[in-house]
Amino acid sequence: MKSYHHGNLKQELIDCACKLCERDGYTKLSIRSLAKESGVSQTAPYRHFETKETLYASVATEGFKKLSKACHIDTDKKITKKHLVEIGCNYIEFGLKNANTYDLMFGTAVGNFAEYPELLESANSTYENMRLSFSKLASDSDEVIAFKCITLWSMVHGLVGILRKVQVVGDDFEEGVGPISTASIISTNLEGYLDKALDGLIQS
Amino acid sequence: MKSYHHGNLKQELIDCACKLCERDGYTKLSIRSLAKESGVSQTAPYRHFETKETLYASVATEGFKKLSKACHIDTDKKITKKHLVEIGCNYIEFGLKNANTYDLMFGTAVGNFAEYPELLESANSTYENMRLSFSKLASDSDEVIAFKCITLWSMVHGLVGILRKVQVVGDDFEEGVGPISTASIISTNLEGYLDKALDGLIQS
DNA sequence: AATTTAATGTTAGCAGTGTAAACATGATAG
DNA sequence: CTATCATGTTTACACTGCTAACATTAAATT
Repeated sequence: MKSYHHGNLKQELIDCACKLCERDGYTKLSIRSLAKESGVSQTAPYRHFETKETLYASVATEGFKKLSKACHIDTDKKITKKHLVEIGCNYIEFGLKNANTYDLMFGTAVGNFAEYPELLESANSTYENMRLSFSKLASDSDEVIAFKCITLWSMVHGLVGILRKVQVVGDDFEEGVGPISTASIISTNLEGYLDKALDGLIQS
Repeated sequence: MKSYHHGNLKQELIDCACKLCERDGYTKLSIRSLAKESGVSQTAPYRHFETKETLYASVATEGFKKLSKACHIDTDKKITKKHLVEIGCNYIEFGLKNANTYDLMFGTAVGNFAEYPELLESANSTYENMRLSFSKLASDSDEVIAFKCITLWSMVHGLVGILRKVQVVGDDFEEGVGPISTASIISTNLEGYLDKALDGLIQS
C-alpha cells in the first residue's frame, strides 16, 4: 500500500531533473512530467519548488558542485602551470560532456543567482577553487589573481561554447581546412592547446 | 477595408520577432503573440515558418548579419593588431548590448545551423570576416589562421558570457576585490584588456 | 479571358505547459 | 489527544506549439 506522503520527494525530483535535463536538455524538462516520473500528482512539486526556475536553480547547483570538484586541485604544495592546464582541461571536458546541464548553469534560464543562495555559493566555490590555484602559482595581488581567473575562465568557457557550435555543424559538414577541422584538432589536443594559450597569462 | 492577404507578413514577423526577442528574451517569444501583434490569425505564421525553431533561425540570422557587420574591417591595406583589438571590442560590445539575441545565436534554441542555409551562411560570414582580417595581419598558413580565429572567437565569446553572468549578480552585490569588480574593470577598459590578451596570440 | 493551381490566410481543436486555489491527509508538537 | 503545519491531491485557468480542414485570392496555364 502506497503511503500518502512520499517522504523524499524533493531530492528525488532534483535527481530526476538532473538526469532528464542532461539527457534531453532543460527545455524539455517539465514539472508535470517530473511529477509523473516520481508517481506523484502534477502539482506536488510546487510544495518544494516555488517556480520552475527554482527547480532549474537546484539542477544548476548540482552542476556547479560537480564542476567545482572537477576543477579542484588537491594539494598544498606549490601549483605549477601544468596544474592550471589540467584545470582548464577538466573544465572544458565537463562543459562538453555535460553540455545540457552546462547550458542551465551559464544560460539565462536562471536569471539571477543571487536569488538562490545555494546556487550562488556553489558557483562562487567554483571560482574560489580557481582563485586558490592561481594564488598558489605566484605571489600576485588579489586584483591580478582575479584578473587571471576571469581570463582563464573566459577562455575555457568560450572554448566550450565555440567547440560545441562548430561540432554540431561538423556532424553534417566536413571540410579540409577551416573552423570545423581546426576545432576538431583543438579538441583532440586540449592539453597542448591550453599549454600554449596559458603562456601569455602566467607571466604577466 | 483590410485585405485578406497581408502582403508582407513574413518580413513583418521577423522584424517583430527580432524586436520582441531582444526586449524580452527568446523564451518569452510566442508564435501566437507574434501573430496577434501583426493583426493576423494565430496560425498564419505557420505559412512562413515550419516550426518555431525556423523563426528562431531567422532571428539568429539577422543577429549574425549585424554581428558580421560590426566585426568587419573595411580596408585592403595591411591590418594591424589595433584592428584586431577593435574587432574584439566590437564583438563583445555587440554581445553585451544584444544579449538576448546573442543567446539565440549561440544557445541551443536552434539546434543545427546546417538545417537553415541562410543562418549557416550568415554565421560563416562572421567567421570569414575574422579570417580575412587575420590573413591580412601576417602571412600565416590557413591552419594557423583558423587556429588564431577560433582562439580569438573563444576569448571574446567567453568574455561575453562571463561578464554577463557576473554583472547580473553584481546588480545585487558589490564587493571590493573579487570577480565582480574585476569584471567591471575589464568591461570599462575592454580595449586595454584585449590589447594585452592579444599579445600572446599574434606572435605565435 | 477563363480556369486551374498554388500561396496565403482563418477556424477549430488537440495535447501539453506553468501555476494558483481549495481541499485532503497524516506527521509532529503542545 | 488534539491542533497545527508540511506535504500531497483535485480542479481549473490561461497560455503554448502545432495539425487538419476550410476560405480567399494571387499567379500560372490553357
